[in-house]
Amino acid sequence: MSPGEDGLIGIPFPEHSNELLSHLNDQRRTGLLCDLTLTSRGARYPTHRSVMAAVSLYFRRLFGAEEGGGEGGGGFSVCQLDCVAPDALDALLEFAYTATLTIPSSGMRDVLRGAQLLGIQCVADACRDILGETAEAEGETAEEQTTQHMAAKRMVEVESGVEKASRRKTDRKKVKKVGLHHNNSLILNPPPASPVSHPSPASDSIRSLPSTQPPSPEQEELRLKAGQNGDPRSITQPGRGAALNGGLLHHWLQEPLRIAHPPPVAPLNDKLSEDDDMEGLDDGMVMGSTSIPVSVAERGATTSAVGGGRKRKSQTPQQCPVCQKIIHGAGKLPRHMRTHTGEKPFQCSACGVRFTRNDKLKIHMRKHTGERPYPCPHCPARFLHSYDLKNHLSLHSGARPFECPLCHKAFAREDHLQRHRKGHSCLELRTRRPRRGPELAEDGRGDGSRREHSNPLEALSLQAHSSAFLPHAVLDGGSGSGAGPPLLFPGDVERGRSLTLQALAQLGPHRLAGYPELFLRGLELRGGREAEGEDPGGTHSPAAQRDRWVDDVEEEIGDEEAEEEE
DNA sequence: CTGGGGACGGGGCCC
DNA sequence: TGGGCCCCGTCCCCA
Repeated sequence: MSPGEDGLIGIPFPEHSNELLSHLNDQRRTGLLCDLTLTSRGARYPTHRSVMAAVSLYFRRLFGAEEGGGEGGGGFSVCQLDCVAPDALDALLEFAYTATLTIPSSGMRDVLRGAQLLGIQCVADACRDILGETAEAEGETAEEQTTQHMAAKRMVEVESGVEKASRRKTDRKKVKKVGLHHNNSLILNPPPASPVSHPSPASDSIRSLPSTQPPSPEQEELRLKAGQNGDPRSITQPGRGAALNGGLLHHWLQEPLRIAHPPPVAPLNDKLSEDDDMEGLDDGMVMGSTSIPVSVAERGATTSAVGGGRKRKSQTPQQCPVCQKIIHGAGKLPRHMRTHTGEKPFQCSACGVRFTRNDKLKIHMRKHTGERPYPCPHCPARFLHSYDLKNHLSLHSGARPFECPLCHKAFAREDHLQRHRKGHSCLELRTRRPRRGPELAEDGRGDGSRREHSNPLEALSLQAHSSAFLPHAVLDGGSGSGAGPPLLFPGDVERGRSLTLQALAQLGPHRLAGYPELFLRGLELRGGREAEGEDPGGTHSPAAQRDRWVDDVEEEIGDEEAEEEE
């Protein structure tokens, strides 16, 4: 390390990427951890969504919009790619996992088409270069070649910048040299600076981030122009069998919002249709999952681009090329990237502790300077952070706005409530009633007067917990009416609820332990960050959430108890 | 298990 | 667009 770099050590592991790829390829061959199956005309290719998203612009877009894509609940999906020939798809997959493209020269055209359709730019470039020498022999017109080449070249220049484009030029020359026919097959090593290359965790990669991001609105405009100036179908191969299916994929290249996905996914499709009316969906590409193929950032970007002449929006939201997360705020992406690279450029001169952010270092320095800028007005306590003071003030006020919906224990801090809920203590017995509504708390029936259960107390507990975990749609049949539900839940609406309650009761409390988060999310009782914007300090406040929940549960229990007394 | 302090990462606002 | 500053939510650790 150089003395001027503050002791920052960077230890390269040049073999890491190769080993990583090798292991992934092993996993693919054995089907291990494969969460995506590509099919082409009957052939099936198990693969990994993350790899495909990393290598293919198409899949990047297809999966990019999934909120928290990683937690997609093991969203196993099948992607039918009949528009890509099986051999070509196999070759492209091999390339994705080995960085080497091995194809018979006779299949070059199919691979080129596949690479174009799936947005694997470097492979398309390489194939085009090879075919460029034999294009006329293949029957492709010079005009088509020019159109493709120019469009691709512009995309390359926009995506990777002039520097990368020039690097690719030199690499293309290498490809031409390497691209010798061996036993009627070709082995291509694509240029390392291609958009497919994974970002290295070096700071340089941060500066070159745009190259790994989905196309910007300008790029979309270029694509649109490329389609408008010439025949949009010019990229396709007229007369070829795959042209029909490929047509919509090219459509995707030009108008990303129209990526085919299953029509029944109503809410998000509706959202899409607001932006861009959905046209006929492609039969050649069917996703088995409910993936929405346009990321948030892209949606904003594309709408501005597709709008045609509309001034493009600020590009403040940026997508992290590593975790695909959308980072809001100008200049925040480099800060976020340090969470991936582990880079901690800000070092405390007093104790040597390093931080990823300057503002954190400044706060840390207060420990050394003794500065505690947040004094408590009620006691001599002083704090390093404003939020520490805020927490502390709740002690003085005695406010415990965060109440457990199950055992009604109240906490001063939300994280303590969450910690409490993650434990199982509140799932044992419901011994407390809500703090609100003393008449209910003292109703004397909480001691287990359920006659129809062998273990009445447990049954009551389960009822309460089950009610707490049930979404509104099940609880009130979607009607939201306060009509007192009869004990045995007669009627169609109540039948589903009864069955659900029975099922939950059979699960037992311990089996329910993992569900509160899920169902409470369904109840929208948890005021997440996403709710803040819509409802600042309003009905999503902890107190409001608690009250709403209490209303729900009390209504449930009250109704049932009233029926019981009859 | 709970209370409290501290660290960390993200977003908003401003320059 | 980048960076500073601040606030917030969340997580971890310790008593």
